[in-house]
Amino acid sequence: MAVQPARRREKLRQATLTEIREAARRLLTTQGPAAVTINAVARQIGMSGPALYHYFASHDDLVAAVTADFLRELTAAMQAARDAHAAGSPAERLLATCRAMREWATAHPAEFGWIFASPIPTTASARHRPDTPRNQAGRDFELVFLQQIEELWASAPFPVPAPEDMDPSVREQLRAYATTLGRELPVEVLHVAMACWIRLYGLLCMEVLNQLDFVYSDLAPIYEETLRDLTAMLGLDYHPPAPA
Amino acid sequence: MAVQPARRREKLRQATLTEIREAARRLLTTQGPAAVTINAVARQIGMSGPALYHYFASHDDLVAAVTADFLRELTAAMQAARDAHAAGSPAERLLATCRAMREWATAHPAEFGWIFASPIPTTASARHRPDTPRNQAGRDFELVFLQQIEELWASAPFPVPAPEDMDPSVREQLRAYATTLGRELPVEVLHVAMACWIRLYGLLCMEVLNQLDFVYSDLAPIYEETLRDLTAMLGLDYHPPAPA
DNA sequence: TATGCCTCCTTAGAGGCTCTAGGAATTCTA
DNA sequence: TAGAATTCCTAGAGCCTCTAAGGAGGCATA
Repeated sequence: MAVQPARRREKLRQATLTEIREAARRLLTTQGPAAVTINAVARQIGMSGPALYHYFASHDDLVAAVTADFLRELTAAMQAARDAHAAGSPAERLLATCRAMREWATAHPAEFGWIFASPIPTTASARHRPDTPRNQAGRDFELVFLQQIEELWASAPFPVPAPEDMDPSVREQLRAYATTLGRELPVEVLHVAMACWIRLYGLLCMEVLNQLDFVYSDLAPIYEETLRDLTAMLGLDYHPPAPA
Repeated sequence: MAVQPARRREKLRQATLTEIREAARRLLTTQGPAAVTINAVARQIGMSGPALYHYFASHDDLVAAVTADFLRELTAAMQAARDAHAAGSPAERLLATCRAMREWATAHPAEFGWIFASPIPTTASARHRPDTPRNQAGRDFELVFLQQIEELWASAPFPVPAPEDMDPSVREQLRAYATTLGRELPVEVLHVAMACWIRLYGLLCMEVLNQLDFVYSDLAPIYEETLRDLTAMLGLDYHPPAPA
C-alpha cells in the first residue's frame, strides 16, 4: 500500500479544514462577526495565526468558505423539507420548503446575516472567477425555490401576464436569466416566480436583519400571511403549518 | 461682547464636526465601508488620529453619527417630494414619496447600505439609552410613510381586514406599536400599512444590497409594479412617474 | 538505508487599526 | 494677567492581517 500514507495526510488536512470552519462558526455565533479573525480562529484550535494561511489564502477566503457552508446547509434544510413531502401535493411541498427556509434562518440568525452580508463578489472580480464555491452554493439555493415553481407550472399552470403586457426591459432581463439557467422557462412564468421570491425572501431578510423589530417581535404570522398570498398567486390551496 | 468668544469656539467645533462627517462619507463612497477608520478620517482632515476622540467617543459613535446624517437626508428627500406635490392628489403625493425613497437609495447605495447595516442597537443597550439621534432619525424616517397612510385613511378609507379576522398575536403587536406612536391608528389600518411598507422597503433593500442582481440589472420597472400593487391595495389610482 | 523534498507549523516583524495617557499650546474667563 | 478649559500632539499598548525565514517531521527514491 503505497498510496495509503498520502491519503492519510489528505485526510488530516480535511479534518483541520473542517475544524477551522467549525471554530469560525462558533466564534460567529457566540461573539459576533467581528470576532471571526484569523488569529482568534487559530487560538481556538491551538495554532499560531500564520499557520492558518496554509489552509486559507486570506481572511476573506475563510469568510467565503464559511459562508458557502451556511448556504449549503440552508439549501439542504429546504431540500430535506421538500423531500419529506414527496408524497404530498405540490402546494404542501412548496409550503414546507418555504417554511424550512424561515426556520433555518431564524434558528441561525448570525449565519443568515453573514450570507446576506456577503453577496456575489463585486462585479469586476466576478468576471475573472465566476465559479467560486460561494457562487455555486448561491445558485443551488435559488434553484430549490425556482425548480418547484417550474414543476408547479408544468403540472398545473397558474395565471401569468401576457408577455406583451410585460415591461420590455423586464422581459429582456428575464430572458437573459432564463438562458443562463439553461432552462426552458417562459419569461412570464419566471416573472411570477421572481415576484413570489422577492416577497418571501425580502420579508425574511427584513425579519432576520432586524429591520422590522420597531413594530413586530414575532413575524411567524406575517410570514404565514405572505405564504397565503403566494398560494393565491400560484393557484394553490393554502395548508396551515403542522402544529409544533 | 463677552459671549462672542465662547460662541466663536463653539462655531469652530461645529465646523470641525461637519468636516469629520464629510470626510467619513467621502471615504465611504470612494473606498468602501472598511476605509472609514478613525485614522483615515483624521488623515483626510489633516489631524492626528487620537485628536478625533475629542469629537467622537469611539469609532462606533462616529459611524452612528454619520448613519443618522444619512437617515435624515433620506427622510428629507422623501418629505421634499411629498411637499412638492402638496397640491396633487393623495395618490400622487404617496407615489412621489415612495419614488423619492428609491431615487435616494439608488443614488447613494453605500449610504443606504450603511443605514441598513446599522439597525437599532442591540436590544440590551437600547433599553438604557432609547433616544440616540440614530433612533430618532429612524423613527422620523418611518413616519414619513406612515403619516401619509394615516392621512389617506382619514380622507378615503381603503379596505382593511376585520380586526377579529386578524391573527391575535399580530393584533397585539400592532396595538403595542400604535401606543408607542401615540397615534389613534386602528390596528387593521396599521396592518395594511405595514404590509405595504414591507413590500416596498423589502424590495428596495434587496435591490440596493445586491440580492437580486443574479437576475435583474434594472429594478425600476419592478419597483413601479410594486407601487401599482400598493395603489390597488390602498384604493388609489396609479400615476406613472414623470418622464425624466 | 540514507538523502532530499514537501508539508506543517513555528517565531519575527512590518504596517495597519482602536483607544488611553500625558504633555504642550492655545484660548477663554475672571 | 493668572488660572481653567479646550484642542491638539506624540508615545505606546494591544489588537489585527499577512509575509518571510526556518525547523521538525513524514514520504519517496537512489
